[in-house]
Amino acid sequence: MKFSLLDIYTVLLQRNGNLAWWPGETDIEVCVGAILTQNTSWHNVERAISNLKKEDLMSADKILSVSSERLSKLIRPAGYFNQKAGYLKGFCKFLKLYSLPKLSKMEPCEVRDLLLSIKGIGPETADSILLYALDLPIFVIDAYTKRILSRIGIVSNKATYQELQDLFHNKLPTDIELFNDYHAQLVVLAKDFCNKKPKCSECPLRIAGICCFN
DNA sequence: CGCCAGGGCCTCA
DNA sequence: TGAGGCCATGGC
Repeated sequence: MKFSLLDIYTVLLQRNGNLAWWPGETDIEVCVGAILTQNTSWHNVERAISNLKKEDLMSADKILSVSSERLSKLIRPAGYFNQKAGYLKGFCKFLKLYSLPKLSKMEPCEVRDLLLSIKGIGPETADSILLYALDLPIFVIDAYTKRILSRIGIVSNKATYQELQDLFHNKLPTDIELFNDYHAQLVVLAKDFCNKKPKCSECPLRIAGICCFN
């Protein structure tokens, strides 16, 4: 590999500055957002979160106290609302056993396995919760990460979630702030340049000589 | 109108 | 274990 993951990060950081990411006022709001944003644009998630907060429902107990029908209706803008209502209920039920403060003091791998055992919490959602709500040093992989790294040529387009995550964990220092901002930088790059139809000619990674896709 | 967006589950081989 | 169908809204 000609360029390291830190080289890439340096270019992105210089462009955007530190992004101090994940819009969410509270830890539970981060978790709810992580579930609602599955395959969904953040703009639609914001409407759903806004509906929940308007009804003063942004807590595990309150989400459990309303009917699934009402919850579905409130999160409707986020899409897949019937599925996601069930996912939210399941996650909140889990929080009755393990509170967020308690989880943040446990071993990251242990918490990850617990989260993955919840229906509707897959690798990306679990890792988003681990990093952005629990402040545990786990790197979040998403479709953007995979697209960017495969276009650069660092991984194949068939790379698995684990392969990508191992790469970041092995090549980067274990640093929560770095993991947090790096993922944010990749999301911004993907939205601004590395979309389905990439704008390679203006891409900062191409200008820096790191990416030669297209 | 079609495509896409910060996935994950179920089924079936 | 991996490929394919399914879930659904809103922006462009």
